Amino acid sequence: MKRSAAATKATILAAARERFAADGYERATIRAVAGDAHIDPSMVMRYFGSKERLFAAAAELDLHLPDLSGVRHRSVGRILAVHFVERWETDEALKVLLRTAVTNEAAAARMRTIFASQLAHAIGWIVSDPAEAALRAGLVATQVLGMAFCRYVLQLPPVTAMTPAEVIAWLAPTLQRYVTGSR
Amino acid sequence: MKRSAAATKATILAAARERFAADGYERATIRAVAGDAHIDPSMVMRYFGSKERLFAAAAELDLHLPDLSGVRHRSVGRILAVHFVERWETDEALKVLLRTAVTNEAAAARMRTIFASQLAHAIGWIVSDPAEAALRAGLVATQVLGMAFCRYVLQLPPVTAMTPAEVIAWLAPTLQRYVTGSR
DNA sequence: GTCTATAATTCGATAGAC
DNA sequence: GTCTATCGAATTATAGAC
Repeated sequence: MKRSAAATKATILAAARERFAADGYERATIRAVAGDAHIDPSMVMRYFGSKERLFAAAAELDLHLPDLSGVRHRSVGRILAVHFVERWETDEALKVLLRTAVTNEAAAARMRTIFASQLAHAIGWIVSDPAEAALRAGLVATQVLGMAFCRYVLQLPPVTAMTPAEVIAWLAPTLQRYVTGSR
Repeated sequence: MKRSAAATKATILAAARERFAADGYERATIRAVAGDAHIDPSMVMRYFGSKERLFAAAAELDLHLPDLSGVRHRSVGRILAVHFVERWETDEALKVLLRTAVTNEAAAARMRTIFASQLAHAIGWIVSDPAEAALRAGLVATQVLGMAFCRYVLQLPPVTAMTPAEVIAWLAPTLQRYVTGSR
């Protein structure tokens, strides 16, 4: 059966995202990805060239952070909490990066860039000093990534049992303090 | 050159801890561990039987949480922050588990047990209801593990630049609220 | 576009000499 | 206790027929 190149590529990419998110870089084999996509392993190589480039394509990511200019400073914590919980629940690429950043340097580098630039830039609307904004962004990252780690990777029972609304309620004050609290 | 069995075993174990902590379970090969320890790969097998059992030995862990009975409730956040920062800086096994829990189910299971039982038990002195204590322990885990992840694994520049004292100062209020704050 | 076959590595594990 | 040699399995990657 013949299919279009674009459709095949998209199918492979979707399967790769799930595999990388579920198993991490090392355990996610090209054979497994191909199996999930009901496609021959050699097709993966044909379209992406190497496992490394397949991963790069699967881990493409933009945080799509909301515009924080103009929002009330005291609302920032909740806005960020709502945004991140929503992102984590829907975006597979975020989980891919979280899993793979542990063993794959390219993934770690990308995650550093994302949180250092995108998040610090967004917070820059609230905190004017760049160095200070970078620090605040780093603190936000520790809580946001820690929640994601415990909820999606480690799957700690008390944490997975929480509803998205509960997660937001607990996280919002923490993020608020990290962005606007005194040091 | 001949050495004692105990010394050889200890040398291998030290090398294994570093390798597992640096590379995670899959990428840390027995050959690499042996190389670090300046020892033949077959010796690793001789002493530990398999890679899985070598890992189990390297990831042995006890949080050694302080006794929280009798402490002032409002001091709990700082006590926990001080304790964890100290642990992270010295205990290699913690980093081993953090790195490997992502791809190795045995490591993830052990980490779940540690945080669910040891941490929830310690918090039980502050929060009487067991289910409530488990939830609070889970929240503490999200922040503590998130900080460790950003500082030691991801190595986010603004986070690694913080001194231990600064980390404690930022974490203490968060942990305090997670343990004793209203929901 | 799809598949078969296979090359080239790498790794965990075993056997056995010394 | 230490090492050499090697097996067997799994994986990435390539060559090429159809």
